[in-house]
Amino acid sequence: MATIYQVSELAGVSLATVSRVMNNNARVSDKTKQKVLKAMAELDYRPNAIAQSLASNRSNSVGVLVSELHGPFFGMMMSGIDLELRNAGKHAIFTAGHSNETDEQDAIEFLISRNCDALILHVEALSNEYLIKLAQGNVPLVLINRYIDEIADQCFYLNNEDGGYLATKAVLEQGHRQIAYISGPLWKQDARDRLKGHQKALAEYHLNFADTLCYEGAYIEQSGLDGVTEILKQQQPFTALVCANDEMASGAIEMLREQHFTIPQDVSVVGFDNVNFSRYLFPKLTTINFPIGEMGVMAAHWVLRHIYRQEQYQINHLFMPQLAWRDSVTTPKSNSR
Amino acid sequence: MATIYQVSELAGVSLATVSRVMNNNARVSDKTKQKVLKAMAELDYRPNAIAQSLASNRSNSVGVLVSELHGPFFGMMMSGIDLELRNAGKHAIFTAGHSNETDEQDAIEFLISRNCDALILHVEALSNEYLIKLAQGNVPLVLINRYIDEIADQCFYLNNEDGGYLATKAVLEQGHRQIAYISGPLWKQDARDRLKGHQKALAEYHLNFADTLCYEGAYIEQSGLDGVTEILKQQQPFTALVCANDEMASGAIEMLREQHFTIPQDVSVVGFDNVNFSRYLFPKLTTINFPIGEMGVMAAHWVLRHIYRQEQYQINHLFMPQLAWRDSVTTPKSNSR
DNA sequence: TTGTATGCGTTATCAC
DNA sequence: GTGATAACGCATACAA
Repeated sequence: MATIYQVSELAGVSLATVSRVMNNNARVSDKTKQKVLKAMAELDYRPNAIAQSLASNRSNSVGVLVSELHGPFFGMMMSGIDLELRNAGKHAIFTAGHSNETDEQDAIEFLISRNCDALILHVEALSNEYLIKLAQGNVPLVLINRYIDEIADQCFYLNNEDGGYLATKAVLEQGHRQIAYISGPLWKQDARDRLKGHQKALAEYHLNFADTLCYEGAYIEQSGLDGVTEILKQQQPFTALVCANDEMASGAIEMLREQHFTIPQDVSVVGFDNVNFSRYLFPKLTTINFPIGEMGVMAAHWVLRHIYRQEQYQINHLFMPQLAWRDSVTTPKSNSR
Repeated sequence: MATIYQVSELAGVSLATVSRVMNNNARVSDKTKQKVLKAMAELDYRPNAIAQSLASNRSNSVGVLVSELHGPFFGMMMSGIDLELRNAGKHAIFTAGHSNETDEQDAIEFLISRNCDALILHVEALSNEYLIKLAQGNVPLVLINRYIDEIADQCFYLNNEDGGYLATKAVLEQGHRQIAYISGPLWKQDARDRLKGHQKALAEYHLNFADTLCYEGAYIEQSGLDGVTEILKQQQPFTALVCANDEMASGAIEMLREQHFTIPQDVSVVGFDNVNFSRYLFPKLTTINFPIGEMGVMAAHWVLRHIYRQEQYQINHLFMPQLAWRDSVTTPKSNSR
């Protein structure tokens, strides 16, 4: 692999000059510029990004932490970030935090040790305190799907309460009045917010929230199966089921079908997130769209604007959920119009 | 950020000694070692991976190229690689090639410029010649889902012909004799191999392969819809449909249902790949398992063994497809036993 | 066992 | 406009 030194030798100029034409930041006469470019081409020269980074203290790369490298959710996020950064001549370095504190912390340290110019983090386990302290350090960061008051300008988040509200309202408007709910784990803020939105929608229709029609799951498919089983045990009839994410909705549909309910004729089902597979479900799942890809794009824009000084990007922090109408919701039998 | 120099100062030793305790490769007296460790802790010292890489010409990171950062297929691959490397104290750097030559080449150059110790590539557009030439360069590489004779020892691949054979045999064994096939794009080797396996299975049952029952798709869902439409036009009856991947199978099921066929009673359907969503389909899709996660793991093992000299790993290059029995296949009506 | 000195491939600050 | 030369933070051959 050719170095800048060999290029300078072949071109008959100094290191500094070669560096100048590479970075195109200082004035170089057209003649020497051509000589250098020719030498670079001849030697098939590629700058060593590591050395550049060490010398300039900038790496042109931004570190990204997601919970998992697989899964439709993070896939969209990574793709969005990658696309935007690449278009701007920057690069993303992805790591996984696996929703646990140790891995998340390790991943962040790795990213920092690689001289990332900025960090885009989707963290679940790390505390607010840790993140606030980190944000005060040398490396700029933004948070996706998390809101921390102290660093609000670096947060990108969804209005989960609105989402929960929209989901439940969708079935209310179809005439449903007996509505079951499978929640996410309530230690998570987004699960609490979604539930709150659900309750708000019920209240608007003067309906009471019934504990017997609510199950706290873990955002995994099995919770859908368990939730339906548990709720059915209560012997309290319901014509619609709202789930706090699509995985649980999928499990719920499976169990409902097993119990000889037809979807949506016997029970309407709504999910949340609009992950990739939701349109493969049968019936195609009505759900709430979580614009995670756009949030990734926006986080990338923030970095481009604030770190790489590309002022053309407009930033907004709050994202709105939207209902994705598909086939898993209809009017209740007893109340069809 | 503290440097090795400040640590050496605080500990009252030389740079070299600090470096030694970090790398744990030369003998250091326990006493000085403790002093150094204490100083490191006190300064909250983190080694600068960039500087390490420049000085040692090793980065402890391996570059990974996938076609897309999203999608269930590559997600599993990335996760597998990440897990194995992380366990060994190495790291993966992921980039996307988007199935086109320019992006794939750019991505590879990026990875090389980052001093990756090795490359794990899932390429689609780059030519054999390019890859062979690349393999002769300084940075070791392995190929996933591709076989090139000249560098066979660096290739990890599935027996696609066997897979195609298994898929078709599955319906043959159920008694089907009129079998339609939706192929992948035949310029791709794997699509050709899968078709070949299909034909082999037919031949074993003394059945002729009929062009009228075969459609060449593009490995996308729409091809499933189009394929079914096209084949139905031929007015040639069939009781089973084998698709060269799951996306197309999903599209096919959708169109079949739209045309009032019940799956699997009227038409049995088989997919290929066993991507994540195949078990969310209704009915749950019978398909051929493509062990992409394991292939990623194996590629990581190859790198660990050959580049990082961890001899404990056993390597094998050829992966066998397996039938994943689910609900989309049954015996044909006309021939139920 | 420990320290000194040099180099890794750049960038950047000086001079000229 | 161009060329020396000193960083950047660390690894390592060689001395001691």
